[in-house]
Amino acid sequence: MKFTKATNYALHTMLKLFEASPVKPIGVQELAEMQGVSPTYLSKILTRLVKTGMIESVSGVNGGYRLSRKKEDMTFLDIIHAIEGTASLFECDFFHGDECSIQAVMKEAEEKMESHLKNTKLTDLALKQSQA
Amino acid sequence: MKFTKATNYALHTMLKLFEASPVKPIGVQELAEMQGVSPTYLSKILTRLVKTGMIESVSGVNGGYRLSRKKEDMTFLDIIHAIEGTASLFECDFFHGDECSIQAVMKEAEEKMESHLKNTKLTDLALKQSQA
DNA sequence: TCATTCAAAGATATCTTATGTCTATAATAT
DNA sequence: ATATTATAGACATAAGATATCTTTGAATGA
Ligand code: SF4
Ligand code: SF4
Repeated sequence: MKFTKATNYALHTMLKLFEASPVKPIGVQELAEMQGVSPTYLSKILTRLVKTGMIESVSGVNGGYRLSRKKEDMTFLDIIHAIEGTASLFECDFFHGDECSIQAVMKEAEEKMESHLKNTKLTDLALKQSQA
Repeated sequence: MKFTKATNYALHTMLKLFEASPVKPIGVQELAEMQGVSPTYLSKILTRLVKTGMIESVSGVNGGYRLSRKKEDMTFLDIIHAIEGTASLFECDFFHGDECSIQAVMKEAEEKMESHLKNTKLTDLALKQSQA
């Protein structure tokens, strides 16, 4: 029960892209070096972000990744869901009726976490850093 | 990023023990059958609950497990921590200074979830079921 | 005392997931 | 054309989850 390293990579990359130029893409080479991870692996992770429309990829010379221009309001939850999937943290093999109270408690707890992640956007983070 | 099955087993066992007699222990055989899991494996899980003092084990004939009498206020978080450990869900290989905003957001989110799990006790759950 | 019934603990096995690497392919700028 | 870059898929390795088996030790009750 831990967040994946892939999520960590995704978050750091997103923050970097957010702070960088919105037009000139950054190569995966640079992004990977920054985080001490192999470019091919990071690329694999970023592809998932591309598929969910959070970032854009540019092939060819001077290519790389940049934020998707359409979405200014990307939340932590968006990023995490793109990497970890959207399945519930507490899945039962069998579902034993509607009024299962154990499941109810667990899902409520999960929702508390998700709610906070949904309410925190990359923008908030950048703001926080400029204050410090 | 999912809760372990062991956590599921632990929660169900705790609820069962909570509803059962506080003196007469229930054998792991019965508890395991109830959940469709092997007795030896469940035993291994329950041992962790014993070590944290949440339940008591009784060896010998008519032995088994029963709730610890000392703790009437066991929370979901207690149980989960006993099984999954208490480490943060978002661990970085290296810690990059105090004012890391990414980590701050993640830990805050985690705390929201933990807070809810800490505020929900087995008692609450039993109450809920008697109402239904 | 002694056999029976249990949990505890350790060694081992299997399966799944995470974490990558390698190679081939497609797209793009110069 | 050629160099550069992302994409995709196959493959490899390591770690963790999920057990099983066997031995040990504790408690009971006959
Ligand atoms: S938590 Fe509820 S639905 Fe899930 S296995 Fe337990 S009883 Fe069934
Ligand atoms: S989240 Fe913060 S502490 Fe963790 S790796 Fe990133 S910068 Fe470092």
